[in-house]
Amino acid sequence: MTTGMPLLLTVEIAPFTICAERLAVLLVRQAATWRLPGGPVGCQDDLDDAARRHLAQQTGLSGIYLEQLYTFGAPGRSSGQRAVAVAYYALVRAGYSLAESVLASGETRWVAVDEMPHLALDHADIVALAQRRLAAKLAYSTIALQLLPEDFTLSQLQAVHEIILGEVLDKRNFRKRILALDCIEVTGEMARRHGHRPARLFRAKCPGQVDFIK
Amino acid sequence: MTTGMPLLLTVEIAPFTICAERLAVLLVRQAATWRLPGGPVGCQDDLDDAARRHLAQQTGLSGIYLEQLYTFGAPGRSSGQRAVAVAYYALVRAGYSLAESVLASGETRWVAVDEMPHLALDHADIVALAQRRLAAKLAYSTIALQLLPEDFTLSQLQAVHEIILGEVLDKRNFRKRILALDCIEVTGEMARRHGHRPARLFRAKCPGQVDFIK
DNA sequence: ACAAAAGTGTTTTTGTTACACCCATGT
DNA sequence: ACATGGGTGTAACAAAAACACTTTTGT
Repeated sequence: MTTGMPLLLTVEIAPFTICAERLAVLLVRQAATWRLPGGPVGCQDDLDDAARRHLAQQTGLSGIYLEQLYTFGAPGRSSGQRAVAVAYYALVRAGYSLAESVLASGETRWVAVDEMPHLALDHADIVALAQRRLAAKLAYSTIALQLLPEDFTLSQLQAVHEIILGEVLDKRNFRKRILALDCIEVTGEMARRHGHRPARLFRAKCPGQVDFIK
Repeated sequence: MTTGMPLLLTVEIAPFTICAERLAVLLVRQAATWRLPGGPVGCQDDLDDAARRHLAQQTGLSGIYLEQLYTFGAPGRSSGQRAVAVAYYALVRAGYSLAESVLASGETRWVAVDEMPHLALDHADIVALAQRRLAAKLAYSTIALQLLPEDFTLSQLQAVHEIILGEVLDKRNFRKRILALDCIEVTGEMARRHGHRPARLFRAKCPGQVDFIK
């Protein structure tokens, strides 16, 4: 085994949320270009910890779902020093408020995935890959619950699926399928939004946990 | 962005094959312990290229299916210098003959996954994760074809599935399902093994390519 | 009263599972 | 002739898809 080499290892995180009925990713501006939050992996950092640390420092996000995605290491991906990036994606519950201090600067903002500006390096590839992974996971896990607040309605959950999949789903079939999974339960509370019948609120039986199904 | 840091990046590859009706992984011996082939990522290497290079150098394997699996970076995973490993798995077609020079040394051998010795570092985790990924991929891709020679019988393909899944499958249902995928075709040739009716040989319509199905 | 979203079952279609016998060859 | 694996179809069942109307609230 040889000794160290001049190679930079970074983590880059694509944080997703549902915002204004669309899937959005959180970008930070650096100099003139937009990029994903992230940065170098410290010498004593676990990779996941490094990702959480940079995410918290650059965006204030913490305590959210985070999953390793893929490691990008093409020699040409960064100009200058050779950099290898361990890419992650993260899920932020709808309605999560970023700290004023973070948003006010204008250096950090949610951008709908179909309206993204040009991103630094290969960050657009990371977002595209994460989006595909997320869509695939809807079919065999309870991951969508990570994009909703603790209490939510079935219509909200259906909307999350529809937005990510980009197609409309049948309400009755959707509800039947979700309830059969036995991963959510009624709270007894009602969501009273205006102008129509109130909806029952549900919550995850195992919040914070993403289960595989079937 | 900071400059380089004393952090070692390696690739580690779990090469699988079907050997004597079992799933086996290729191990190399280093000092007193067995480990997966792999080694440091050079400064100009693409990650995939680094994996292929180490694999070729240490085992003689080349031109085989290779897929990135996961990146392992817990600070305690290596003693001494901090090392981050980009893990891969590779698939070697049954019957592939390793070069005499490689095998003769006794430093390199196929080991059934359920009879593995203690492995260096977290290499046992890599093998376990790769094995799960491989089993999962059988359900939604044509990946099993990468473990068979160019021409093969349906019984051989079924055996690959059964060995990886660890369960027996119904012959008629299996054949129906596989043929419905329309990813293999008859060659017209027959496999004449001894003592029974010859089997039709098939080959992949897109050899070397792993398609997603359904 | 009306607009707007919530809630609710049945039928049809599709895919999956279970299952047993004859065939072609080598010995 | 027998042993060995190769090859084949159908019926039962389960899962997924299609489909429309009533309910409850706010205005």
